[in-house]
Amino acid sequence: MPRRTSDEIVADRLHSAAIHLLRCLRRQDVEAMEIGPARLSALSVLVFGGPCTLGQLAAAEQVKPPTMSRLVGKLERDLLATRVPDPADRRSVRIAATRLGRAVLRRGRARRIQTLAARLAPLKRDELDRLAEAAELMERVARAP
Amino acid sequence: MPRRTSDEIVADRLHSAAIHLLRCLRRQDVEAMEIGPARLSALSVLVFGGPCTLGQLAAAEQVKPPTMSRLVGKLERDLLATRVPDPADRRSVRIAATRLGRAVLRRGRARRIQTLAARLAPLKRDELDRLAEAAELMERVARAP
DNA sequence: CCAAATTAGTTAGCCAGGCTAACTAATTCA
DNA sequence: TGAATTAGTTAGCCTGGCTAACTAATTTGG
Repeated sequence: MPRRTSDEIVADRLHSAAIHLLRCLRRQDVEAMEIGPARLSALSVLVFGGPCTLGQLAAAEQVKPPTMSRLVGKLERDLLATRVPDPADRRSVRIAATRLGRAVLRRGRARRIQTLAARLAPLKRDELDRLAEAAELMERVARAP
Repeated sequence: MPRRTSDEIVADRLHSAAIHLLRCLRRQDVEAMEIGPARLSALSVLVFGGPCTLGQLAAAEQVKPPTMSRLVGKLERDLLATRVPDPADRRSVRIAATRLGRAVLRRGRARRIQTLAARLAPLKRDELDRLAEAAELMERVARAP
């Protein structure tokens, strides 16, 4: 049982860093207030992964169905996504991004780049690479069984 | 201006990874529901940094004073921290962790380790190191001007 | 073949944790 | 000393998590 202390330290720092990074990003990102982070993330799943059912979307975003139902409700209200009952299994709902949704996602990404560019720019090339690798690791850790 | 595309890709992945990691951690961490993440984080500033004013605490946690005021209110209600008006400048309030607060923080950390250990354990040593470095970078990026 | 069990989504209601605007009280400064 | 500033609080709003309980559709088994 080596590494117990390292695991603890890394866990703590990573947790803290993630909190602070997201707080900082959200402040600036949502400042331009077109769409909140949860909706932005769900929308990007729809845009890059294509249409899917509500359940699949909830699973992809790792939230419970009621939460996703409400998020999709707001996307729909803002004309960023559509709900279409699945003709094959009429319990299901197919959810798809609208043209506007794709446009808003593009704008959101563009804006996020602007605000993040200034922050990532001072990093050295290899630091940036490390962050990219770390992102992949974090995703893996988050999605582990 | 090279690297524009890299910055964008890294920003996006990092954002997404941070969201998913925190969601996963919070689910398991708050499951044992002793204290929420924002309060845990503020409490740890008090424990490791010592007592400070509300304003300083808000700045350290990168939130606005009203937000911190409410968080401290809950910490106080749960007997995890105390508010003591500063005798020197009676507009200010000194906030300190209680003995119970320190104990709860220890328990919270211990629990987080348990749940995270299983997730970090499969990582190779150098992957863990990379995460540690990345955490530091993220903190720097989050706190940049 | 129909009744029971299962599955997909929704609704209602709770909570945490962000924010701004507007206020009080204390201090500083002209 | 009176005005401006500063620290914190209060009120009210929003997003985004959850569970419990419901409806409607489908599957399953007697």
